[in-house]
Amino acid sequence: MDRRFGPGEETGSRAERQDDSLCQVFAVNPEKVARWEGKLPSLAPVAELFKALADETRAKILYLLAREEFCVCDLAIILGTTVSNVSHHLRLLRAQRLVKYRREGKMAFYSLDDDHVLHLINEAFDHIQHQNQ
Amino acid sequence: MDRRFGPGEETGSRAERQDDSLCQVFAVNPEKVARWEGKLPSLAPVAELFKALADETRAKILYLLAREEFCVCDLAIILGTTVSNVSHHLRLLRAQRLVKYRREGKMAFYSLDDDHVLHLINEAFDHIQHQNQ
DNA sequence: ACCTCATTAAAACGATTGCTCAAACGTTCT
DNA sequence: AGAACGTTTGAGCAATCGTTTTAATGAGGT
Repeated sequence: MDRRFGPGEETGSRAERQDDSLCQVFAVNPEKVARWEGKLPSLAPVAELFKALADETRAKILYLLAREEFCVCDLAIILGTTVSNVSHHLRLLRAQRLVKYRREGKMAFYSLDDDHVLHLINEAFDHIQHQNQ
Repeated sequence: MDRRFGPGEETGSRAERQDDSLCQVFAVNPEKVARWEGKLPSLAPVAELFKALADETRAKILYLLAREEFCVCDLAIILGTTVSNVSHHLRLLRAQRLVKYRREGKMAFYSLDDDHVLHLINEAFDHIQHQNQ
């Protein structure tokens, strides 16, 4: 149903309409569209990385881990939630290589994996400050 | 400084247990916990900003708008989705002050609001490249 | 006044997310 | 061996999100 571009490469913009397509299928600025269509890189990994940062609990975890290392239990207390919940979030952050952990006996001490995250959070802060003035 | 609390030195930690609460209520490293408890800044705005970036469609929109301005219709074609969908996402991005728009007759041309976003996306790219090596 | 079309808003649906509960796992004791 | 403890995992549920559908707004053109 929703056929993207017309069959014949839409020389003029919406001049040649056919069958039952909607008007919005035709470009307003065809050459600009043609320049980009199909040339977009996959931004899925970027989106997934941001998804890992897009939660206040996880943001707080990263904020804390940026300063010292913590075990799961202490994170749960500071954040006022359950150990299970923290562990779930840590798993997600681990999957995105944002945090790493070190085992010592039965305990697991988490810390930031690298400093990229810090930059990201700081830039986010900058943006928010900039938008509140 | 970084004293690794050995197993024997839980002076104040779970000593003060009352009734029959769960073990997870008591800190493993109480002084570290006390140092942070209640002192965490609200990271909700940060999380919300990242939420706006945490979607591939929106990431692509920002990627495109970082290079030239587009009207809603053309964005929809390039992204292979509907105008309504794009408009929906643009509204969200607008709420986070990530994009701005300019009306010209009946059309609306969108562009990035500032360069913070660009930095954020670029840093995200860096992190992903760094993690794939 | 009409009509057309780009854009926005509203409602409704399926998919995903965050949290809690309960159980399982691995380690360190007795 | 057993128990105790920190951590991890999976199921279930409510809430949120992304998308589509449909209707509404608003700005030209005739």
